[in-house]
Amino acid sequence: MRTRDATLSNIADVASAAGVSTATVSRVLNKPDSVSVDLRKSVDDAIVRLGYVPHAGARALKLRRTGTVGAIIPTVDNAIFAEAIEAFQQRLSDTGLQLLIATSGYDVNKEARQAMNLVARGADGLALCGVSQSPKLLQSLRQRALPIVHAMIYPPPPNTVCVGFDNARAIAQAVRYLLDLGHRRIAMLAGITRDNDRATARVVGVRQALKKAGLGLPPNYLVERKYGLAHARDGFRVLMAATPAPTAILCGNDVLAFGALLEAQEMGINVPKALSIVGFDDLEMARHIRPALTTLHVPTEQMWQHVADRLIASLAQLPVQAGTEVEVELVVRESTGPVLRD
Amino acid sequence: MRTRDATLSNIADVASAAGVSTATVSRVLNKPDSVSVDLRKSVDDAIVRLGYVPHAGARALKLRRTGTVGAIIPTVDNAIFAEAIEAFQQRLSDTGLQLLIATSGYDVNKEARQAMNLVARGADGLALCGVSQSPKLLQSLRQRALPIVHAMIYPPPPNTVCVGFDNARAIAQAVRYLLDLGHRRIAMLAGITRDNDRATARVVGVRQALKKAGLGLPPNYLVERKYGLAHARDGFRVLMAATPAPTAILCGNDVLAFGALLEAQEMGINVPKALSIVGFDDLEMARHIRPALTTLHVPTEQMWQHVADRLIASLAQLPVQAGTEVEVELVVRESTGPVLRD
DNA sequence: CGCGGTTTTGTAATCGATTACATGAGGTGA
DNA sequence: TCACCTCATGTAATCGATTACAAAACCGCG
Repeated sequence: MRTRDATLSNIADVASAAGVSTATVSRVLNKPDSVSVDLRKSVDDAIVRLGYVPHAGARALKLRRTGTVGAIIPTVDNAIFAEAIEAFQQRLSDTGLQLLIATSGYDVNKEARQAMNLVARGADGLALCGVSQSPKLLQSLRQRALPIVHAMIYPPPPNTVCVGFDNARAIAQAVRYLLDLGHRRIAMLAGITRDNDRATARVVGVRQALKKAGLGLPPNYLVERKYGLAHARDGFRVLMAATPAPTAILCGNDVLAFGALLEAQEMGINVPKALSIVGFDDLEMARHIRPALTTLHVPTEQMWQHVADRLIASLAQLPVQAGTEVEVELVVRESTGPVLRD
Repeated sequence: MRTRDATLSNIADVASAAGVSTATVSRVLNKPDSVSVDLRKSVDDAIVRLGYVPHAGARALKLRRTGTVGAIIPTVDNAIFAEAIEAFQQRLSDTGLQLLIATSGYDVNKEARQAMNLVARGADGLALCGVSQSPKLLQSLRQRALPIVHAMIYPPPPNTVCVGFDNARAIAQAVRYLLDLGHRRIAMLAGITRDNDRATARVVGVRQALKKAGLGLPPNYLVERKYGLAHARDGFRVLMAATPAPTAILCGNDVLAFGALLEAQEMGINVPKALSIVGFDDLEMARHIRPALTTLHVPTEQMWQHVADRLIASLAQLPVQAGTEVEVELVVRESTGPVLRD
């Protein structure tokens, strides 16, 4: 019986197969120009013949770096993060960096565990969402002087590198827009705010903007729901059961808005005539669904490219500015309109 | 200026801080019961004090395994794979395994590179989508005797472990259903078939089922489009421009079907009265969109749990059956109906 | 107190790749 | 021909964690 190990070859095997030293094999792999053409050829042959693949662990051990960066996102099961990963990975791979992804499930403790896991695996840098990580984690990371970039948030707290936008200010645009349309009964279908500074800031932003107009966000005008169409529809029904019913609903993200839109359709509520709905994120579906969703456009691709660029710069020991702001703009489509006079 | 390395501690640092040998530290980490209570305590203290994190690369080097499995998916920017990853990762983490994800962008060469990358990083096993990998890659993997499970496909080719379903047979159900409703002008909006055995099998399945009914799939009744609503709408318009126009359209996946549904709405085509549309995957949106989408339900979560289970079994050197089939069922909703007599 | 047995702890070799340094081959000019 | 320089190649130490084996500590009992 052949054992598994019997089929694995290392650099010494390649070296003896090619009749050279391990140093030469290593050089062929890492700086081919420093090896004569014929030796290089026979080494390359041996590599192919033996199916040699360098052991990344051994390499990491010697080099003290891995060419890998980690990203911790809440979940991949959410279009906005899927887009994010795609853009982030793309940009990293342009520089020959590999991405390790881990998910936190919106749980700070799991986030901390996963982050340390990536660190143990040798991530040379880390991208995190928001800044509400566990203090212990942040301290550990600081202790190791590991390059960190926080995405989706701005402005940065002290000693922190952030790429993102001010969630409160962003959503305030939407509130002002609704106020200008004459809406006064404005409710919010928020994402879960616990352990999530972005969702929290969006609620705060709505509250502040309403307050400036002399309005409030009473408890029956605020509902939190998990990401997902069924949850969103449920939350929407709860909000619409308030008396008086709202004439406009701000949603913490586009998926909640889609659910609201679909449930409104089901309940025979005319959007935008009887009710205005605003989303946040501007997913692809937003411009395709009917009525097309008025929403806050987040430049996800651009933002995550910046995150990648900041990390790449940190890894190269270049100075990195603490904050990079990207612009979030209101995109008015068909799901919002003037308030109906009753 | 403090250097980065100065802050990193290794097992020897912990050992001397705790006044024990490195062996004892290692034992505290790996089999705590074999160490006396007081030593264990002082080692744990030292670990916390120094912020020690074991070097996974060094560990992998010695142990010749990493507790990591890799998955290569075409893209994460596609709800079906997002769900897949979520389920897969969940099941793996129950066994203490970590998931490494890489994406191929539906390109066999990139897939091969990414796979070898994961192998180099020490993946103990690999999950791949479909069986149309590059022969070179499959040979390399076989040479290393690395546990591999192919997902989303069935039956398995020789010497291959698969978990999935027969794509051709699955979609044939939908064809028969449309035929039973009286449809004869049946078209297909397929995903890109190049390098994608699942997409290809779905087209083949449609063709075969139509042939059995004495029908064909003429060139102007078959359009391939990339994943994405805009692409889907475009493909839909092309299909509907055929003369005579189809009375039913089978879509290679749900996103294509959503695009078709939305474009039909835009064009004022009544679904299902004037046109029936069928999807494939049964994404969450399928049951929420109006008209709700008739589609083939794929038990993604269950399938990927099986993939994880097969891999876990392989890693434990247990015998693994070559094939595991999951059931794909037609879910009839509102987007299909009897053909309109004209 | 000392013997045999059990449990806890330490010593040192090992995994695979990299690279500083040593060595050797080849070329050039006097 | 020899001294010297350059460039290609080899030798061997190193990174950090694990573990076989050795050594030591401890226990109970005669």
